[in-house]
Order: sequence, then structure tokens, then C-alpha cells
Amino acid sequence: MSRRVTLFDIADALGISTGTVHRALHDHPGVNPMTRMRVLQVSKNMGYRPNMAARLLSQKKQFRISVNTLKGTTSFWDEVRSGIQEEAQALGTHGAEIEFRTFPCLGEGEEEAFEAALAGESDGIILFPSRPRNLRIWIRRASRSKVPVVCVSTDAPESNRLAVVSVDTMASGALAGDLMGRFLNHRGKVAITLSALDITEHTEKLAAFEKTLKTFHPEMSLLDPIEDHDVEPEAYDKCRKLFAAHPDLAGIYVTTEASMPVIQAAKDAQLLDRLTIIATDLFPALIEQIRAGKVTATIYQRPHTQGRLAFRVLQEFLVHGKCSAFRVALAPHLVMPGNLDFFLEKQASGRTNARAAAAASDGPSNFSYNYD
Amino acid sequence: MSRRVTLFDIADALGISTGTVHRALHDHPGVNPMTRMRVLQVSKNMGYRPNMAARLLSQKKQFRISVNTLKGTTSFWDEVRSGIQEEAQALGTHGAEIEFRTFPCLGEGEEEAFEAALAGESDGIILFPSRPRNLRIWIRRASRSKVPVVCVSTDAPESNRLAVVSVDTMASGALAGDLMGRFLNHRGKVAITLSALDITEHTEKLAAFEKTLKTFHPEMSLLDPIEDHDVEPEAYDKCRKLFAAHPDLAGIYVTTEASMPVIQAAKDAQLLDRLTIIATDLFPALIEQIRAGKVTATIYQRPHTQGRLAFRVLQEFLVHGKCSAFRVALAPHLVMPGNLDFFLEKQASGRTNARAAAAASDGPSNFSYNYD
DNA sequence: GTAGTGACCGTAAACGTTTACGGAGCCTTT
DNA sequence: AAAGGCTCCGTAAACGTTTACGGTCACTAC
Repeated sequence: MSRRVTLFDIADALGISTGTVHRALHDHPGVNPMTRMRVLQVSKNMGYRPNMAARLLSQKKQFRISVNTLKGTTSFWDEVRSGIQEEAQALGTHGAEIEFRTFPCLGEGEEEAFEAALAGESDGIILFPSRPRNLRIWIRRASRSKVPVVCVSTDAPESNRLAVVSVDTMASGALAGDLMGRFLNHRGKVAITLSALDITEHTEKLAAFEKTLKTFHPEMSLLDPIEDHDVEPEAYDKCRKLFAAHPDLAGIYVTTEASMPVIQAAKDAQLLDRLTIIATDLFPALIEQIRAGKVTATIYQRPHTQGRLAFRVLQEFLVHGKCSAFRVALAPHLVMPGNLDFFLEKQASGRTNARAAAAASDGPSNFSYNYD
Repeated sequence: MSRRVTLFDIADALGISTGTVHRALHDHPGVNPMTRMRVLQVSKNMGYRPNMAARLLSQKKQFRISVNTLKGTTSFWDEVRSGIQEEAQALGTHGAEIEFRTFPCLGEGEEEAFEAALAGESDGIILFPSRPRNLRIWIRRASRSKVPVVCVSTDAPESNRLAVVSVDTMASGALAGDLMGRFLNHRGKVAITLSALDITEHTEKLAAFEKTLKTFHPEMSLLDPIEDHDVEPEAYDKCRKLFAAHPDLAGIYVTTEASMPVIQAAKDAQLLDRLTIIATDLFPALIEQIRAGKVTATIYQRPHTQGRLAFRVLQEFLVHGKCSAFRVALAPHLVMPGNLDFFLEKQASGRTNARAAAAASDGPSNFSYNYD
């Protein structure tokens, strides 16, 4: 009831020293199994809970963490980075020093970036594995040298990553299915585009989309998925063919960021006005289309929050030595013409926040939160 | 470049003591204006940023904060409380001691609860102002005694509250409008129910809903809003009358938690199957209706996150003495049959997390995150 | 019998900030 | 001239944990 119980209290109760108590609680070598047991017992009984502030203060380590992401062709990765920054600052001095390493496009230079991170003695790595297969061995190598790796946005299966932070793909796909079904009045033919069928995230979205349609809108039909391999011309060509082959297509769900080629193809096929398009993420070109009503809705994957949580998981591991969640899955947000401005404001304030926080000495600014 | 700059570094550079530097940086009395200027100047130049860990550790205050909310008739407030708990634990020892004071129903006992909080020497209060007008003077009184008050879910205008955490009402109303328009193919007659027109949140939702309909679906018509004053029979009766007067009603947006009376009224009026209902929040009875397809969608106000952020804002103020955001607005989540399970899982894991964290001594469990 | 080797444990100094206390000057009052 | 008050500032002890270092004991090996 009275005060908080500390290491000293435990030590006192057992007639031993805080050093021993600490070693016992942390499985450090050099402590008699008997005393360890007693320490664990007593600390549990007394309801000991460590003081994080003291812990952080005493382990004066300045973490160096590397953030390996795609260069900001779209705003997505800029926002991920700003989320990481923001969460890092929030911890004050202990907000590790962060090194950003970007690679120009998918699959190019990411291994080199990873190598640089390892060479640079990073204590942890936040990573977008654009080619998961290629990075597997690198991640394993890192984990052998005790360097934890957190994947953002996309998983790297079978590697020894510490955790994955991403949007919940099932919830995304299912939401798209729900909406498509309702928007189209439970009937019609719909299509889906994705990057490649061997990327877990995309097959999961597909599966959830398909299942939702089958379950709640059984009269609708889903065409075979279109793979664009993240190549814009490929997306355009395949969609043109799709539209030619199915002039009665009612809707299309674009799971990748590359929605512009799809829109262009629809426009060129004179289909844009009667096609219901559900896109993914939010970037300037898409914003116009939403405002113009050409794209009905987009599923926003909250890059800023992904960044924040990725940092938080990594930080927690580096400090506590444990990882509370292997998989952090976010609920996506739905953006439509009416609430579009809300998200644009959030994005903008996120950017200014990042700048303000970087410039400020003590964080005196009264900018607003950016919890998207 | 090298190491972090500390109070000592600044003091050393100026040939003064850390005590003076600290007083200067914090506007404490007893420091020469001249030296204060120089300290501020140098600390800015050297890029000083305080070490939160040290600060937390040294100001050995154990905050006592009171959480005044509605008794858990619905799960909403349970989740708010669990969010507060969770964020409090995350800070380790410094996770203030939290006293929950609940009042049985809207407007009953909340002033007494507030009084008790003040009498109990709380350092801060997190509050659901169910009757904002009545609480105004109490909040003012608290602020006079330097006790910060954070409102969750609903604002108490014209009071001296420190901050407000809630879902973004504009985004909610606009989303409902967008969806209603699309679900109903841009035409038809729709209605809206709310608690009372003098509650800011509800009029904002109404305004956003109306504006979105007008802007993007001008052919639709919106009936006058129905006020239920949070009284279930009143909601039922008024809806029965509404349905009788408008048998061709196409959709209804329920902004309050009291969606069950509306559903019941629709059922009794034989309207349930051709009415598009968009509800608010998520609770067992509603879940059934969503699964059964009677309710098309619900706008989830993320109570857990509201709780988390409310605590975070308050904590920040108590520690730093400043409040980074007066208004924290969350984007709502859209729940539909397909992604319903995702949210139910999150809710469940939130509950077990709260219990696990409370029981654990050091948080050894590897439960999963609950970022909704 | 002495040196060496472990296993186990205590000691004390960090970590950076906050804050109660006291002291040095200087000016006013009696 | 002594006493008191004021302003400004230095000192040092906290806060609770981590960790490098050293010490004590028992046991083995020569």
C-alpha cells in the first residue's frame, strides 16, 4: 500500500545486496540457484515492478538504429520515417540515434543498405524487405550477431526477424470486399490487382477479399487476380486487356500503391465513370481522383503509425530484452471524399511536427498530435 | 556529434552550477535575468535536450490520477479504462496510481465523483463529462487548484480543461455521409439520430454528415435530426413515428450508442430489411445485428486508444508541465461484417492484456499488441 | 602449505535531473 | 554597528538501477 517496492527493499528483506537481487532477477551468472529462487519468490510476493526511468538512466547506452526503406518516391515511406522520428524524440535523450539508409527502388540496393547497417554497428534495424527472399540470409546473419530486425509493411518469412509491423491484411481485404459488395448492390463482376502472388500480404488480402465476397455477396463473381509485379506499364497493359475482355466489369480493388496505371487504363477504355475503384494508400495523384469521384474509396495503411510502432517494438526489445508482440497488425483507415481533408491535415501536421521536433530544443512547441 | 549534452555541460561552459542552469531553463525564481539569458542562449546553441529518464527518476512524485467514467453498462468505458491502464503500466514504476471512480448513468453522480477526486488529492483527472454544463464549474475549480483535467470522448466547452481526446467528429460524420450516399446509390431519403443538439460532438457529426451528402450526393434528402436524449424509450418512440411518417426512408445514421431501440423500431415497422443502418461503436447486441446483415456498418470510436491517449496527454503535462495538443482527434474505424472479427479479437486481447499486465511482476508475458 | 581457481556475493560509482539547504554579498533598519 | 532581509547562486543528496571491481570462502593441485 505504502511505497513502491524497489530492489533495495527486496535485498533488505533477504539480507543480501541489490547487486545480487539484480543478477537473480535478470538471470545473470554468478548467483546461487537457491538465492535466485528466494529472490524471485520474494520479489513476486512484494509485487516488485522495476522503475523504467532508473533503468533507462543507468544503462547509458545510446542505441544506434538503422532504418532501411525505400526512397520517397511516394509519400508512404516519408511518413513511415516521420513516425519513427516522432516516437524516437518522445523518449528524450534515450531516443536512439537513427541512421536512414534508403534504396532507390524495389529490390535495388537493399542488400547493400543492410550490409552498411551491419558494418555501421547498428544495435537494431527497421527494415522494409522489398525482396524478402533476398534479405532472408541477411536478417539471419543479423540475428546471429544479436542485431534485432523489425520488418515494416511487409514480412520476410522464414527469417529470424524480431517482429513485423504492418496493416492487418485480412481486415483490409475484408473491408474492401464488404464495401465492394455494398457499393455494387451485391452483384456484378469484380477484379483485383496485386503485386505478386508469392507475397504473403497480397495473397492474404486476396483471400480475405474473396472470402468476404463469397460469404456476404455470393452472387458476385471475382476474376482471376492480376499481377503487376510493381511495374507500372505491366499494370496498365494487363488492365487494358482485362477491360477489353470484360466490358461489363463493375469494380476493381487495387491492393498496391500503383493505382494510377489502373485508373489510366480505365479512362482509356472509357470505363472510368462506371467502374467502382477501391484503391490503397494516399498520395497526391490519387487524392485528385478521389476528390473527382473517380476513385470511390481508398484503404489507408497508416504509414506514420507503422513507423511509430516499429520503433516502439524495437526500443522495447533493446531496453527490456523482450518483445511483447511478434506481429503488430493495424486496422486500416477508410478514406472517402468527405473525410479526405481530415487525413490530409494529419499528414501535413505530421510533417511539420517532425520538423518542429527536430528543431526544438526542449519540445516547447504546442503542435497538435498526429495519431492517425 | 560526440556525446549528448547535459546540464553539466552547459554549466561547465558558463562556469556556473547545474542548479542555476536548471532554474534558468525552468523559469524558476532566484536567477539573474542576465544569466538566464545566457543559459538559454548556450543551451540552444549546444543543442541541449533533457534526459527524460533522469527527470522522471529524480522527481520522485507518484502521480495520483482519478479516472471518472461511466459504469460499464456497455463495453465502451471498459475499454477506455483498459487503455488508460495499459499506457500507465508502460511507464513502469512511474505509471501513476490510478483511482477509478464510476458513476451509474448519465448525469448521475458525476459531480460527486469529481468532488471525491478533488478531496482525494488527485494530481490529475481524466473525465467523461456526461453533463458538460454541470461540470464546468467543477473543472474550473480543479484548474484553480492546479489540477489538470482531460476530457475523453466528449468535450466540456468553456471550462478550463487541459485537453480533449475524442474521435474526430467531422471525419465520422463525413464518412457516414460518404457511405450512405454510395450504399444508396446517391438517392433516397435518410435520417439521423443523435443525443441532443446542444452537445458539440453531435452537432458536428450532423453538420459533417449533412455537408457530405449535399456536396457529393445532392439528390438525397436528409430529414430533421431526431434527438433521443440518451433515453432508449424516447429513441424507440421517435423512430416509430419517423418510420410511420416516412415509409420510403432509405437509410438512417445512428450517432449514439443507443442503436438497439432504432433497430427494434425498424423491425417492428417491418422496415429492417430494406433500411440501410449505419451505427456507432461496437457492443455485443450490435455485433449480432452486423453479422446478420441488419446493420450495414458501424463507426468504431476506438475507446481503447482514446484511453491510452488521454493518459498520455495527462502524463506529459504532469511531467513536462506542458501540453502538446489541446485537441486529440482520432480517425474512426469502419467495421463491417467481413472485418468484424478483427476488431473482436483486438477487444479480447485488450482485456487479457490488461489482466496479464496487472498480474505480471515484470511484464514477462508475450501477449500481443492491442493498437486498434 | 601455498598458490591457484571458481563460485558467489558485496561495494560503490556511475547515469542526468531535481531540490532542499545554506552561504556570500549587499542594502536597509534600529 | 549589529541585526535582519533580500537576491543570486553553489552544494550535495536524493531517485532506483546497472555494472565493474574486489573480496571471501571452499576446494583442488602442486
